Amino acid sequence: MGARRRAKRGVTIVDVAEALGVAPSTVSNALHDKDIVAPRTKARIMAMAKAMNYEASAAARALVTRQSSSVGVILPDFANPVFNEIISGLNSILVPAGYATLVASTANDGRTCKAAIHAFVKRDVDAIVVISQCLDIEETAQLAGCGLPVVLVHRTPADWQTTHAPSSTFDYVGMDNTGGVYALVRHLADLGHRRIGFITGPKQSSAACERTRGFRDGVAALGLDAAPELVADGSYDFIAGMRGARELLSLPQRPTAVIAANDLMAFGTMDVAQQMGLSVPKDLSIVGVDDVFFSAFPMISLTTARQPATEIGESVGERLLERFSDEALSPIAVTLPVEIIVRHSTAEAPSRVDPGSPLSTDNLEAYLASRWKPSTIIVA
Amino acid sequence: MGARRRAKRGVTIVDVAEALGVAPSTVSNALHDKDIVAPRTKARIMAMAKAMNYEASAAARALVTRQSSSVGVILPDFANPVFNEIISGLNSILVPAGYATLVASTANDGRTCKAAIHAFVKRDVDAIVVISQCLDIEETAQLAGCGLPVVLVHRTPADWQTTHAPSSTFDYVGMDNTGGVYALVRHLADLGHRRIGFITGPKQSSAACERTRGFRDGVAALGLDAAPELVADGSYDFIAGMRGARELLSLPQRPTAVIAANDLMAFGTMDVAQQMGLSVPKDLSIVGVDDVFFSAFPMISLTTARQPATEIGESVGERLLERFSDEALSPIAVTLPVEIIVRHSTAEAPSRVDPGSPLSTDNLEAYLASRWKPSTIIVA
DNA sequence: TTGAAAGCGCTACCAT
DNA sequence: ATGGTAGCGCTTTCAA
Repeated sequence: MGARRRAKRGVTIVDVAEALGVAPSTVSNALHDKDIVAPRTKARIMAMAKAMNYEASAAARALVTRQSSSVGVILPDFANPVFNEIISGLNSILVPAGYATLVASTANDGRTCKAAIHAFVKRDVDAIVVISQCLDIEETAQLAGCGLPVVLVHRTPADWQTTHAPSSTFDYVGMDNTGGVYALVRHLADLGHRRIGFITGPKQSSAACERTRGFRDGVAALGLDAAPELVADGSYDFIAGMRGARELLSLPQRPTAVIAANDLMAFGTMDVAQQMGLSVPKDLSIVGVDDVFFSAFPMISLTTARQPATEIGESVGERLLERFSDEALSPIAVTLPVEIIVRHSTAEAPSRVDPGSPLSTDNLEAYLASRWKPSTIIVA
Repeated sequence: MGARRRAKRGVTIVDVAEALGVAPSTVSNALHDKDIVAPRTKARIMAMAKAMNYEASAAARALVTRQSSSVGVILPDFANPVFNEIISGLNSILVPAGYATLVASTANDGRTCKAAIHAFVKRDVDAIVVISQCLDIEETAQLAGCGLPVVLVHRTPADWQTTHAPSSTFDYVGMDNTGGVYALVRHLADLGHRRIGFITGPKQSSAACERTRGFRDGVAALGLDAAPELVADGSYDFIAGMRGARELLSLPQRPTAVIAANDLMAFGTMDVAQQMGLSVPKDLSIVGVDDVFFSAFPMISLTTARQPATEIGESVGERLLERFSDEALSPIAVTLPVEIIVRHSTAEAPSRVDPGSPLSTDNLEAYLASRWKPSTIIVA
């Protein structure tokens, strides 16, 4: 029960007009740099506006134009640092153009996702950017129904999955997952590896499927060992990496290299290798995809295919700006190239394959409990 | 140029009113759950609004109320994952209350910061949250001048630095930096460490200063070795951690434990220890502050004082909601407790102090170049 | 080239 | 308890 009202009477366009004895519409036109305003008048108006410290009210403008100069970004969660990079790239384009970014997390939950879309539409965002591992049919329909420009990041719409061609009304920006992993396979093949293991990402993710395809394509094209047991199912997190690595490295004839569909799983693989007494990269080469911050750390020094996150954000921003100036544009798909960053987790294939010591703990959960969990928490 | 206009004629409050034969103001009142509306009328209106799929226009409401139901968050940069956690916590409170979050990064630049504040004010944000290592006088004044509620995170206003008491008009939410590091010192002292090194954060950061104070207080209170050479200057990044660690571990009588003012520097310390052939935690105990995601990784397993990032965000959100319902509230300072997460980077002090092998490279830059940089970049 | 006026959709005030 | 109505600050016809 308090004083809610905000005084904050700002300088309005009418104030500027009166100060100059001109009409508000003329001021509006001048501010928008319309050519119909006489250069002299325009100059006077601009000067006065600056002098009076005039700030256009975003709300008033939005009310009449039905455009809020803002875009909504939907993230699956706030935990993954890569999303920051994407937003950073996006903002670097959008902010100078006068747009603001609204963010919401779906917390990987469909209901929350729909609520977020709702909230954005209500706020008249000019576009919605969805960075998501998965987007179900219903959510897609809702997005399509709101009639706003939509850009999908890292996620091809469901109807592309088979045709691999844009048939939806959404723009798409992503990275060359297939080509990136393919290049990783070639890098390892060049080092003499013939038997390479792969840990996949979650199957619902189109990007993860592309990465798996890159692996299969590479193995086939380069004539490497294509035994089915060399592909282990994963899900993009550290523990899945450990599980996959245990599976792969316990094989009777273990691979000399492992490609994880993302860096986090590569870290899990490193941990398992260490537990088995396998030296990386001497005994085992390990690579990932994404190039998260920690991959560059000397203790890790992971060879990986870099996700061009900032560039993805920039690309989304640029596409949006294009779309804002011409709504009739037909949807496009942008696939950004990836680079292979070679660090110290890859080396020539060993001449003799050391099987490594069998894992001390058979029970992964118990193992994790001892390795992962803190032993104590002290409340300061 | 292209077709800019958006059709999207939505259902308005007047539409709902006409459909029911009531006045728009009554609909408005009903929607706001005002008590003056008769329960039956209210029910009819709610039902019709839902049936017609009515969505209030945020812009129109903002125009008349001068409140946008949105808050602006200013981050120093998008790189640090901890900010995501804070925003996540903030959103978890604000979004259910009908608020949206606008984010902007200052890219650690004063001009950009001011521009961001500007853009937020123009958009009639209801409050500004500043998460920043440093905020100069000018920026502070600008913030104060815009007459909006401001919450400072992790940064006490300049005028608190000496008095250590809230005299500014800003709310503050942070963590118990001093107490956290103090607890870390005690943890190490309990393990028998008497000679502990400390790598500081940047001096402009009030939080970093508090961490240093926690170290000095702990050392003094527990009667540990307070030699001045045990404190090395750092700046919160990995390389600063390496520099500080080289300094500390090259001391004629090296410390048996190192506290880094944040986890990143602790990682740098780990790397240097490894290079010197020092085993962690057998020969050297290492601790950090923050508990970033990677600190929990088995390969790292860093003992650290956890930054309660999510809780900080929630606390900011709750404070904001309080302030929105009562503007007259006097500013408060919230200091959240920290927990010490004990992992595997700390152990009992060694009975005999192994000096470790001297560092192979005297030139830090060359050393970093070999350790940090990728050897090759392949364009896929 | 400039001005006058009509709203955008909502809330808030005052009258009923 | 409900209805009428006047704006919020801007853009956008249309007239001058």
